[in-house]
Amino acid sequence: MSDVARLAGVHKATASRALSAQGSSRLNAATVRRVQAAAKRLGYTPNAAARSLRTNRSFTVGVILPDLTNPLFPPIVRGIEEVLMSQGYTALLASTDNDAERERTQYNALLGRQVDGFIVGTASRQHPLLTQAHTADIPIVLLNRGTDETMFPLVAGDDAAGVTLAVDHLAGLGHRHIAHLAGPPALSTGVVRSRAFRHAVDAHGIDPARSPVLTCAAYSEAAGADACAELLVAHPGTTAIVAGNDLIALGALHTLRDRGLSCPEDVSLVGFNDMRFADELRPPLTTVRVPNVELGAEAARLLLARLGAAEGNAVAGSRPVAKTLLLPLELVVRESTRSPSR
Amino acid sequence: MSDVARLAGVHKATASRALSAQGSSRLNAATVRRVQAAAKRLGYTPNAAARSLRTNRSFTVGVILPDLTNPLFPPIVRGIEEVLMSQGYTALLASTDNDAERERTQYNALLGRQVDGFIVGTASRQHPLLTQAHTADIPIVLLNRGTDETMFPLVAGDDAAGVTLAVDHLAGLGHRHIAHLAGPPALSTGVVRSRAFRHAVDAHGIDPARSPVLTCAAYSEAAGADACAELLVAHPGTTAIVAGNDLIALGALHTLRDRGLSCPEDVSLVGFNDMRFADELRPPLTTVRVPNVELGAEAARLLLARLGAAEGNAVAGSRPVAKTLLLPLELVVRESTRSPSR
DNA sequence: TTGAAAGCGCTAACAA
DNA sequence: TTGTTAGCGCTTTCAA
Repeated sequence: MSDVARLAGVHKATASRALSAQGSSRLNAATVRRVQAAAKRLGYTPNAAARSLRTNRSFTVGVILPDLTNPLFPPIVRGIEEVLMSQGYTALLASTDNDAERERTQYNALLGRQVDGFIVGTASRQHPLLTQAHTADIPIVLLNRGTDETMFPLVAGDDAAGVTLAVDHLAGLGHRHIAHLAGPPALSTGVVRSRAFRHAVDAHGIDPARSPVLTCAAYSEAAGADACAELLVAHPGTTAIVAGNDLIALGALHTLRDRGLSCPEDVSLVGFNDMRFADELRPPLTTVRVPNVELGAEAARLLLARLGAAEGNAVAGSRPVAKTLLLPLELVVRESTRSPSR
Repeated sequence: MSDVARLAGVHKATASRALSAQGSSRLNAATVRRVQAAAKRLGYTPNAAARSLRTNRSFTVGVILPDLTNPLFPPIVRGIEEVLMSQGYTALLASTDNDAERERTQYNALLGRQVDGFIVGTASRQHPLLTQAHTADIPIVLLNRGTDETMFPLVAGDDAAGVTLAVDHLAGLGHRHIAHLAGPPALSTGVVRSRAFRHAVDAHGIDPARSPVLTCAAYSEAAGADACAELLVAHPGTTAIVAGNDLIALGALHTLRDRGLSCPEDVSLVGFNDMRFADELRPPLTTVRVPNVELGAEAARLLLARLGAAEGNAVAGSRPVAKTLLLPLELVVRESTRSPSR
């Protein structure tokens, strides 16, 4: 930067101003042009560490996700990055593999790197780390999953409506034995979806004894397979399944196949998320589509708004109200659902 | 840090030493313990920006990938992060969406954030940005794809051997009309794989007129579908296809299905990479497995070695030789290949 | 073994 | 409109 200033024949403070949007407006246009030309000629790249040290802002956002290998997340990341980048921010990604300790490590590492805020997709209903972050007044936006106590804004799909869509579809097809393979009860999505399932199934006057809810240990293929195996033993008359998400549905598909049952002839199956490749499975999965890119984008916008407020545009001491933003979902009917044959 | 020093009753320089591995060895053990206790009590997190400013090292590595939504990459990222994290490094991810301008923007943003080096998975054979980086002596390790001119170390699968495995498998099944849907010729993987295909097919004495190579515009489903459509017109007698990667294979699968051809009854198909869900497709895809996690881990190790050398362990002025590390591949036979029926 | 002091590159308050 | 100056939090040389 000193070099740039020297080449342009100005003081380095002036060069600094010329290179920043708000500073350049208070400068002579000719000076600005001269400095910018010099910067370009020297291939000047500002030192983010120095800027961050001085301004106490890094223009970096930490993004904490449970598992990057779940195809659900890459589109979310894309949405986040699009919005962030457009405002000069960068995302620092961390994948926790559903490990609380790993999460804490990553969180601290990110804090040490002076991220300005977080987008957190790993929230469980009781989440000590988030409680602590809330106390420390760290700017955070939750994605997909919320905490029991509303501490931070949450952007998620309208899961209850989504599950209702799924149940309505199945009931409309004539199913009266519908089971739910629910996500973990420690996660808000697990309880929201299973509660909505209960409600929807009741609304159709389906016998509760014939609409069991089985809990999966995780949103994973393996957990879905296990829960489905249990289900087939306890409720052999089941003709349709609403899975907690697509990975659980995939696991269920495996179990069905292993047991010699075919989908949709013997059992209909609905997933959740419409992750990439859901349409390529055997059979192509009927599922609830979540607008993932938009989800990520909204979360980023909310966080940016919060950060902008922190810049001094808000009344001092006021903390923004934690809103919940629910995005509309739609059912995508493919080949894993049909009318019951028995 | 001043607070920590005060609480421990030492000068902040001493606190700094106590908190660093190499500094603490030159200190009184009791002092070190006192400082560490104080740091813990205050929940001290070092300011990475300040450290980076002072040391000119960020312990951050930029990872530039073509497309995070390709399931090939998340496992690679995991491998990279595992190794990096174990050495106190963090990865900064950038997804370019195969856009050269986006790549340059991201590269510069990363440079501005003082990354210590890059792992680049987007190399094309002629790559101005990489040439420039080479001139600037930026530590870089290439992943998967190399440049024509060897400038940087490369970690990749042994593609030639992999393609040979695929062709041998098909020839062994009795196929004599084998086509290759090649990746873009601007990428090293495109030419390496198609060259290996040519060679392998020749080795089996297959008529070159019956073993055409068609070029895909990208490693994508859409490009694979297009190339396959062309193939079916120009070479209707084809009984087997070796796809440039799994996404191309998936596109080909769509085209075959659209044309009323079934796989493997009418046409056998082999993919490349064994990306997640390759085993869930219709039919489950026979493909060449690349050890992705290991690939990422090796790239990270190579870069770390280079960075370590930059710390002053190497002879001044010497630049490490750019090695190429090829990882062994294996063929995974599933249901998309069988003996030809015609 | 520890303290003092300088300075990494930048921005912002203050002066001119 | 531009220059001067101080200092963000840390590490490291030099001195004690």
